[in-house]
Amino acid sequence: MNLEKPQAARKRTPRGQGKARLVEAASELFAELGVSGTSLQAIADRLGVTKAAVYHQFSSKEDIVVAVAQPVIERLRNMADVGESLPDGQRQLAVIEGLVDLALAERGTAAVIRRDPTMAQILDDHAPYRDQITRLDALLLGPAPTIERRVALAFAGGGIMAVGALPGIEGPAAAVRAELIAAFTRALGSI
Amino acid sequence: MNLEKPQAARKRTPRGQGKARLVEAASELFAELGVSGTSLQAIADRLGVTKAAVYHQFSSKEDIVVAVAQPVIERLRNMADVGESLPDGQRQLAVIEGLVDLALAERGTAAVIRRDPTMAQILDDHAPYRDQITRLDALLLGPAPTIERRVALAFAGGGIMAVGALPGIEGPAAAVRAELIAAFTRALGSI
DNA sequence: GTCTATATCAGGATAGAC
DNA sequence: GTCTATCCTGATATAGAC
Repeated sequence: MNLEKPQAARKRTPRGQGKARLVEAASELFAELGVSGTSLQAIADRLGVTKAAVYHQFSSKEDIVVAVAQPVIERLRNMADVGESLPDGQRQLAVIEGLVDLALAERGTAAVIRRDPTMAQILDDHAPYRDQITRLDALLLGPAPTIERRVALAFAGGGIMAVGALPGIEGPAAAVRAELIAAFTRALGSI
Repeated sequence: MNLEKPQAARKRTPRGQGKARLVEAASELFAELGVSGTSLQAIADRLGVTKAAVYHQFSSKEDIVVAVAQPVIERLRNMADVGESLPDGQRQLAVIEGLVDLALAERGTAAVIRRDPTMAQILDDHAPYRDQITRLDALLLGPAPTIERRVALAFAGGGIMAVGALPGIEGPAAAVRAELIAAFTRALGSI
Protein backbone atom coordinates (compact mmCIF):
# COMPACT_ATOMS: atom_id res chain seq x y z
CA MET A 1 0.00 0.00 0.00
CA ASN A 2 0.90 3.54 0.56
CA LEU A 3 0.92 5.00 -2.90
CA GLU A 4 3.32 7.78 -3.61
CA LYS A 5 1.76 11.15 -2.86
CA PRO A 6 1.21 13.02 -6.13
CA GLN A 7 3.24 16.03 -4.94
CA ALA A 8 2.12 19.01 -6.98
CA ALA A 9 4.20 19.58 -10.09
CA ARG A 10 7.10 21.82 -9.26
CA LYS A 11 7.20 24.92 -11.39
CA ARG A 12 10.57 26.49 -11.99
CA THR A 13 11.41 28.34 -8.87
CA PRO A 14 10.81 32.00 -9.80
CA ARG A 15 13.87 32.80 -7.83
CA GLY A 16 14.75 35.63 -5.66
CA GLN A 17 13.20 36.88 -2.52
CA GLY A 18 11.78 33.68 -1.16
CA LYS A 19 10.54 35.18 2.07
CA ALA A 20 8.23 37.66 0.39
CA ARG A 21 6.72 35.01 -1.86
CA LEU A 22 6.20 32.76 1.10
CA VAL A 23 4.50 35.43 3.16
CA GLU A 24 2.21 36.23 0.29
CA ALA A 25 1.22 32.61 -0.20
CA ALA A 26 0.67 32.12 3.51
CA SER A 27 -1.39 35.26 3.69
CA GLU A 28 -3.73 34.07 0.96
CA LEU A 29 -4.13 30.67 2.54
CA PHE A 30 -4.80 32.14 5.97
CA ALA A 31 -7.60 34.19 4.46
CA GLU A 32 -9.10 31.18 2.71
CA LEU A 33 -8.69 28.51 5.34
CA GLY A 34 -7.87 30.27 8.57
CA VAL A 35 -4.54 30.03 10.36
CA SER A 36 -5.07 26.69 12.06
CA GLY A 37 -6.66 25.38 8.88
CA THR A 38 -3.47 26.11 6.97
CA SER A 39 -0.69 23.55 7.19
CA LEU A 40 2.93 24.21 6.33
CA GLN A 41 2.48 21.52 3.73
CA ALA A 42 -0.24 23.59 2.08
CA ILE A 43 2.02 26.64 2.02
CA ALA A 44 4.85 24.60 0.56
CA ASP A 45 2.55 23.09 -2.08
CA ARG A 46 1.34 26.51 -3.18
CA LEU A 47 4.95 27.58 -3.67
CA GLY A 48 5.91 24.31 -5.34
CA VAL A 49 8.53 23.48 -2.73
CA THR A 50 8.81 21.13 0.21
CA LYS A 51 8.10 21.78 3.85
CA ALA A 52 11.79 21.80 4.59
CA ALA A 53 12.24 24.76 2.27
CA VAL A 54 9.62 26.62 4.25
CA TYR A 55 11.46 25.87 7.47
CA HIS A 56 14.57 27.28 5.96
CA GLN A 57 12.91 30.71 5.83
CA PHE A 58 10.94 30.63 9.07
CA SER A 59 11.64 28.51 12.06
CA SER A 60 8.04 28.05 13.11
CA LYS A 61 4.50 28.57 12.00
CA GLU A 62 4.12 31.33 14.54
CA ASP A 63 6.95 33.24 12.87
CA ILE A 64 5.06 33.08 9.61
CA VAL A 65 1.91 34.35 11.27
CA VAL A 66 3.76 37.33 12.69
CA ALA A 67 5.40 38.03 9.34
CA VAL A 68 2.02 38.03 7.64
CA ALA A 69 0.68 40.54 10.14
CA GLN A 70 3.76 42.76 9.96
CA PRO A 71 2.77 45.05 7.08
CA VAL A 72 -0.60 45.65 8.66
CA ILE A 73 1.01 46.50 11.98
CA GLU A 74 3.26 49.00 10.22
CA ARG A 75 0.29 50.67 8.61
CA LEU A 76 -1.48 50.85 11.94
CA ARG A 77 1.55 52.46 13.51
CA ASN A 78 1.67 54.97 10.72
CA MET A 79 -1.99 55.81 11.14
CA ALA A 80 -1.53 56.31 14.85
CA ASP A 81 1.46 58.58 14.24
CA VAL A 82 -0.45 60.70 11.76
CA GLY A 83 -3.59 60.80 13.89
CA GLU A 84 -1.77 61.93 17.00
CA SER A 85 -0.03 64.69 15.07
CA LEU A 86 -3.31 66.23 13.93
CA PRO A 87 -5.45 68.72 15.83
CA ASP A 88 -8.42 67.32 17.68
CA GLY A 89 -11.03 68.07 15.07
CA GLN A 90 -9.31 66.13 12.29
CA ARG A 91 -8.08 63.05 14.10
CA GLN A 92 -11.14 60.88 13.86
CA LEU A 93 -11.71 61.25 10.16
CA ALA A 94 -8.06 60.67 9.36
CA VAL A 95 -8.02 57.44 11.34
CA ILE A 96 -11.28 56.26 9.81
CA GLU A 97 -10.01 56.88 6.31
CA GLY A 98 -6.84 55.06 7.18
CA LEU A 99 -8.72 52.05 8.49
CA VAL A 100 -10.93 51.87 5.45
CA ASP A 101 -7.95 52.11 3.11
CA LEU A 102 -6.22 49.43 5.12
CA ALA A 103 -9.21 47.10 4.98
CA LEU A 104 -9.47 47.60 1.23
CA ALA A 105 -5.76 47.38 0.49
CA GLU A 106 -4.91 44.40 2.65
CA ARG A 107 -8.27 42.72 2.11
CA GLY A 108 -7.85 39.22 3.36
CA THR A 109 -5.08 39.86 5.82
CA ALA A 110 -6.80 42.64 7.70
CA ALA A 111 -9.89 40.48 8.03
CA VAL A 112 -7.86 37.51 9.24
CA ILE A 113 -6.23 39.64 11.90
CA ARG A 114 -9.56 40.76 13.21
CA ARG A 115 -11.36 37.47 13.22
CA ASP A 116 -9.01 34.50 13.28
CA PRO A 117 -8.67 33.13 16.82
CA THR A 118 -5.17 31.79 16.30
CA MET A 119 -3.99 35.04 14.79
CA ALA A 120 -5.64 36.97 17.61
CA GLN A 121 -3.98 34.86 20.25
CA ILE A 122 -0.56 35.33 18.74
CA LEU A 123 -0.97 39.07 18.25
CA ASP A 124 -2.33 39.55 21.75
CA ASP A 125 1.09 38.45 22.95
CA HIS A 126 2.75 40.76 20.47
CA ALA A 127 3.29 44.17 22.02
CA PRO A 128 3.93 46.07 18.77
CA TYR A 129 0.41 45.17 17.66
CA ARG A 130 -1.35 45.79 20.94
CA ASP A 131 0.27 49.19 21.24
CA GLN A 132 -1.10 50.45 17.95
CA ILE A 133 -4.58 49.20 18.74
CA THR A 134 -4.51 51.03 22.04
CA ARG A 135 -3.41 54.25 20.36
CA LEU A 136 -6.04 54.02 17.64
CA ASP A 137 -8.80 53.19 20.10
CA ALA A 138 -7.86 56.29 22.06
CA LEU A 139 -7.98 58.41 18.92
CA LEU A 140 -11.38 57.09 17.90
CA LEU A 141 -13.03 56.92 21.30
CA GLY A 142 -11.44 59.66 23.31
CA PRO A 143 -11.01 59.34 27.07
CA ALA A 144 -13.71 57.66 29.15
CA PRO A 145 -15.88 56.38 26.29
CA THR A 146 -19.47 55.37 26.94
CA ILE A 147 -20.57 51.82 26.35
CA GLU A 148 -22.68 52.99 23.43
CA ARG A 149 -19.62 54.44 21.81
CA ARG A 150 -17.67 51.25 22.32
CA VAL A 151 -20.47 49.29 20.74
CA ALA A 152 -20.55 51.65 17.81
CA LEU A 153 -16.82 51.32 17.27
CA ALA A 154 -16.97 47.53 17.40
CA PHE A 155 -19.85 47.65 14.95
CA ALA A 156 -17.99 49.88 12.54
CA GLY A 157 -14.76 47.93 12.86
CA GLY A 158 -16.50 44.63 12.21
CA GLY A 159 -18.30 46.24 9.33
CA ILE A 160 -15.32 47.43 7.37
CA MET A 161 -13.53 44.15 7.86
CA ALA A 162 -16.55 42.25 6.59
CA VAL A 163 -16.58 44.41 3.50
CA GLY A 164 -12.85 43.99 3.06
CA ALA A 165 -13.32 40.24 3.09
CA LEU A 166 -16.21 40.48 0.64
CA PRO A 167 -15.44 38.86 -2.70
CA GLY A 168 -16.39 40.53 -5.92
CA ILE A 169 -16.21 44.20 -5.10
CA GLU A 170 -13.23 44.83 -7.28
CA GLY A 171 -14.90 47.30 -9.56
CA PRO A 172 -15.69 50.83 -8.41
CA ALA A 173 -13.20 51.03 -5.57
CA ALA A 174 -13.69 54.74 -5.06
CA ALA A 175 -17.41 54.34 -4.57
CA VAL A 176 -16.94 51.52 -2.10
CA ARG A 177 -14.35 53.50 -0.21
CA ALA A 178 -16.57 56.55 0.02
CA GLU A 179 -19.53 54.49 1.13
CA LEU A 180 -17.44 52.78 3.81
CA ILE A 181 -16.09 56.01 5.20
CA ALA A 182 -19.59 57.38 5.31
CA ALA A 183 -20.93 54.28 7.02
CA PHE A 184 -18.13 54.29 9.56
CA THR A 185 -18.55 57.96 10.31
CA ARG A 186 -22.30 57.56 10.68
CA ALA A 187 -21.85 54.60 12.99
CA LEU A 188 -19.42 56.42 15.24
CA GLY A 189 -20.60 59.97 14.92
CA SER A 190 -24.15 59.37 15.95
CA ILE A 191 -23.36 58.62 19.55
CA MET B 1 9.82 7.23 27.78
CA ASN B 2 6.37 8.19 26.84
CA LEU B 3 4.94 9.33 30.12
CA GLU B 4 1.31 8.69 30.75
CA LYS B 5 -0.81 11.60 29.57
CA PRO B 6 -2.22 13.39 32.64
CA GLN B 7 -5.80 13.08 31.33
CA ALA B 8 -7.87 15.80 32.98
CA ALA B 9 -9.56 14.65 36.16
CA ARG B 10 -12.93 13.22 35.31
CA LYS B 11 -15.77 14.87 37.14
CA ARG B 12 -18.83 12.74 37.87
CA THR B 13 -20.70 12.48 34.65
CA PRO B 14 -23.56 14.95 35.09
CA ARG B 15 -25.99 12.47 33.60
CA GLY B 16 -28.62 13.00 31.02
CA GLN B 17 -28.79 14.40 27.58
CA GLY B 18 -25.25 13.99 26.42
CA LYS B 19 -25.81 15.42 22.99
CA ALA B 20 -26.96 18.80 24.24
CA ARG B 21 -24.05 19.11 26.64
CA LEU B 22 -21.67 18.15 23.90
CA VAL B 23 -23.05 20.67 21.45
CA GLU B 24 -22.80 23.37 24.06
CA ALA B 25 -19.19 22.57 24.86
CA ALA B 26 -18.27 22.39 21.20
CA SER B 27 -20.00 25.66 20.53
CA GLU B 28 -17.99 27.43 23.20
CA LEU B 29 -14.74 25.97 21.99
CA PHE B 30 -15.47 26.87 18.38
CA ALA B 31 -16.01 30.46 19.46
CA GLU B 32 -12.76 30.53 21.42
CA LEU B 33 -10.47 28.59 19.14
CA GLY B 34 -12.19 28.33 15.80
CA VAL B 35 -13.48 25.11 14.29
CA SER B 36 -10.20 23.77 12.95
CA GLY B 37 -8.49 24.93 16.11
CA THR B 38 -10.78 22.72 18.17
CA SER B 39 -9.89 19.05 18.41
CA LEU B 40 -12.26 16.30 19.40
CA GLN B 41 -9.88 15.71 22.26
CA ALA B 42 -10.47 19.26 23.47
CA ILE B 43 -14.22 18.76 23.35
CA ALA B 44 -13.90 15.48 25.22
CA ASP B 45 -11.65 17.08 27.83
CA ARG B 46 -14.11 19.88 28.48
CA LEU B 47 -16.81 17.29 29.10
CA GLY B 48 -14.53 15.10 31.16
CA VAL B 49 -14.90 12.12 28.85
CA THR B 50 -12.81 10.44 26.18
CA LYS B 51 -12.85 10.93 22.45
CA ALA B 52 -14.63 7.63 22.01
CA ALA B 53 -17.54 8.91 24.04
CA VAL B 54 -17.79 11.87 21.70
CA TYR B 55 -17.87 9.55 18.73
CA HIS B 56 -20.72 7.69 20.32
CA GLN B 57 -22.88 10.80 19.97
CA PHE B 58 -21.67 12.08 16.62
CA SER B 59 -20.01 10.08 13.91
CA SER B 60 -17.77 12.85 12.68
CA LYS B 61 -16.55 16.31 13.47
CA GLU B 62 -18.59 17.69 10.63
CA ASP B 63 -21.74 16.35 12.25
CA ILE B 64 -20.87 18.31 15.38
CA VAL B 65 -20.34 21.46 13.37
CA VAL B 66 -23.74 21.12 11.74
CA ALA B 67 -25.37 20.41 15.10
CA VAL B 68 -23.83 23.55 16.54
CA ALA B 69 -25.21 25.61 13.68
CA GLN B 70 -28.64 24.01 13.82
CA PRO B 71 -30.37 26.31 16.32
CA VAL B 72 -29.13 29.35 14.43
CA ILE B 73 -30.42 27.94 11.16
CA GLU B 74 -33.82 27.38 12.76
CA ARG B 75 -33.95 30.95 13.92
CA LEU B 76 -33.00 32.17 10.47
CA ARG B 77 -35.77 30.11 8.94
CA ASN B 78 -38.22 31.54 11.40
CA MET B 79 -37.13 35.07 10.60
CA ALA B 80 -37.52 34.44 6.89
CA ASP B 81 -41.00 32.99 7.43
CA VAL B 82 -42.09 35.97 9.47
CA GLY B 83 -40.51 38.48 7.12
CA GLU B 84 -42.14 37.03 4.04
CA SER B 85 -45.53 37.06 5.71
CA LEU B 86 -45.37 40.79 6.41
CA PRO B 87 -46.36 43.60 4.05
CA ASP B 88 -43.56 45.28 2.17
CA GLY B 89 -43.12 48.23 4.45
CA GLN B 90 -42.49 46.19 7.57
CA ARG B 91 -40.27 43.41 6.29
CA GLN B 92 -36.92 45.07 6.56
CA LEU B 93 -37.23 46.23 10.11
CA ALA B 94 -38.56 42.87 11.27
CA VAL B 95 -35.61 41.06 9.73
CA ILE B 96 -33.12 43.53 11.13
CA GLU B 97 -34.55 43.17 14.61
CA GLY B 98 -34.43 39.42 14.24
CA LEU B 99 -30.80 39.46 13.18
CA VAL B 100 -29.80 41.69 16.05
CA ASP B 101 -31.62 39.51 18.55
CA LEU B 102 -29.98 36.47 17.05
CA ALA B 103 -26.51 38.00 17.26
CA LEU B 104 -27.09 38.94 20.88
CA ALA B 105 -28.75 35.68 21.90
CA GLU B 106 -26.41 33.25 20.20
CA ARG B 107 -23.35 35.43 20.70
CA GLY B 108 -20.40 33.23 19.94
CA THR B 109 -22.12 30.82 17.62
CA ALA B 110 -23.57 33.43 15.30
CA ALA B 111 -20.16 35.04 15.01
CA VAL B 112 -18.46 31.72 14.32
CA ILE B 113 -20.92 30.98 11.55
CA ARG B 114 -20.20 34.26 9.87
CA ARG B 115 -16.44 34.26 10.13
CA ASP B 116 -14.99 30.80 10.55
CA PRO B 117 -13.72 29.43 7.24
CA THR B 118 -14.28 25.80 8.16
CA MET B 119 -17.79 26.51 9.38
CA ALA B 120 -18.48 28.51 6.24
CA GLN B 121 -17.28 25.73 3.99
CA ILE B 122 -19.44 23.16 5.69
CA LEU B 123 -22.53 25.35 5.69
CA ASP B 124 -22.05 26.33 2.07
CA ASP B 125 -22.65 22.69 1.27
CA HIS B 126 -25.63 22.62 3.58
CA ALA B 127 -28.77 23.56 1.68
CA PRO B 128 -30.96 24.31 4.71
CA TYR B 129 -28.56 27.09 5.66
CA ARG B 130 -28.01 28.50 2.20
CA ASP B 131 -31.73 28.67 1.59
CA GLN B 132 -32.40 30.88 4.61
CA ILE B 133 -29.55 33.21 3.72
CA THR B 134 -30.94 33.60 0.22
CA ARG B 135 -34.39 34.39 1.55
CA LEU B 136 -33.12 36.92 4.07
CA ASP B 137 -30.88 38.61 1.54
CA ALA B 138 -33.87 39.02 -0.72
CA LEU B 139 -35.90 40.52 2.11
CA LEU B 140 -33.17 42.98 3.03
CA LEU B 141 -31.95 43.88 -0.43
CA GLY B 142 -34.96 43.55 -2.66
CA PRO B 143 -34.57 42.54 -6.29
CA ALA B 144 -31.63 43.79 -8.33
CA PRO B 145 -29.68 45.43 -5.50
CA THR B 146 -27.00 47.97 -6.30
CA ILE B 147 -23.42 47.30 -5.32
CA GLU B 148 -23.63 50.10 -2.76
CA ARG B 149 -26.52 48.33 -1.12
CA ARG B 150 -24.67 45.07 -1.05
CA VAL B 151 -21.69 46.76 0.55
CA ALA B 152 -23.96 48.36 3.12
CA LEU B 153 -25.52 45.01 3.99
CA ALA B 154 -22.16 43.32 4.35
CA PHE B 155 -21.04 46.21 6.53
CA ALA B 156 -24.08 45.98 8.76
CA GLY B 157 -23.94 42.20 8.97
CA GLY B 158 -20.27 42.22 9.91
CA GLY B 159 -21.02 44.94 12.40
CA ILE B 160 -23.67 43.16 14.41
CA MET B 161 -21.64 39.99 14.48
CA ALA B 162 -18.62 41.87 15.76
CA VAL B 163 -20.73 43.35 18.53
CA GLY B 164 -22.24 39.97 19.30
CA ALA B 165 -18.75 38.57 19.74
CA LEU B 166 -17.72 41.51 21.90
CA PRO B 167 -16.96 40.50 25.47
CA GLY B 168 -18.21 42.54 28.36
CA ILE B 169 -21.42 44.03 27.07
CA GLU B 170 -23.59 42.05 29.39
CA GLY B 171 -25.08 45.03 31.15
CA PRO B 172 -27.72 47.20 29.50
CA ALA B 173 -28.85 44.74 26.87
CA ALA B 174 -31.82 46.82 25.82
CA ALA B 175 -29.65 49.83 25.10
CA VAL B 176 -27.20 47.78 23.08
CA ARG B 177 -30.02 46.19 21.16
CA ALA B 178 -31.61 49.52 20.33
CA GLU B 179 -28.29 50.99 19.29
CA LEU B 180 -27.59 48.02 17.02
CA ILE B 181 -30.96 48.16 15.34
CA ALA B 182 -30.45 51.85 14.76
CA ALA B 183 -26.96 51.34 13.37
CA PHE B 184 -28.10 48.57 11.09
CA THR B 185 -31.03 50.55 9.83
CA ARG B 186 -28.84 53.59 9.21
CA ALA B 187 -26.29 51.50 7.36
CA LEU B 188 -28.88 49.95 5.09
CA GLY B 189 -31.43 52.69 4.84
CA SER B 190 -29.10 55.38 3.67
CA ILE B 191 -28.50 53.88 0.27
C1' DG C 1 17.94 27.34 -1.04
C1' DT C 2 16.26 23.33 -1.74
C1' DC C 3 15.99 18.42 -1.32
C1' DT C 4 15.19 13.50 1.06
C1' DA C 5 14.40 11.34 5.06
C1' DT C 6 12.95 10.88 9.52
C1' DA C 7 11.44 11.74 14.41
C1' DT C 8 7.60 12.81 17.16
C1' DC C 9 3.18 13.80 18.21
C1' DA C 10 -1.69 14.99 17.74
C1' DG C 11 -5.71 14.55 14.98
C1' DG C 12 -9.83 11.94 13.34
C1' DA C 13 -11.80 7.64 13.47
C1' DT C 14 -12.92 2.49 14.70
C1' DA C 15 -13.35 -2.06 17.42
C1' DG C 16 -14.83 -4.23 21.12
C1' DA C 17 -15.10 -4.78 26.29
C1' DC C 18 -17.81 -3.28 30.29
C1' DG D 1 -22.73 5.58 27.43
C1' DT D 2 -18.49 5.24 28.48
C1' DC D 3 -14.04 3.06 28.52
C1' DT D 4 -9.28 1.14 26.66
C1' DA D 5 -6.67 0.32 22.90
C1' DT D 6 -5.35 0.99 18.40
C1' DC D 7 -5.02 2.48 13.35
C1' DC D 8 -3.84 5.71 10.04
C1' DT D 9 -2.94 10.08 8.52
C1' DG D 10 -1.12 14.39 8.56
C1' DA D 11 1.09 18.04 11.29
C1' DT D 12 5.22 20.40 13.18
C1' DA D 13 9.84 20.13 13.27
C1' DT D 14 14.91 18.53 12.62
C1' DA D 15 19.24 16.47 10.36
C1' DG D 16 22.13 16.33 6.87
C1' DA D 17 23.11 15.78 1.74
C1' DC D 18 23.31 18.41 -2.71
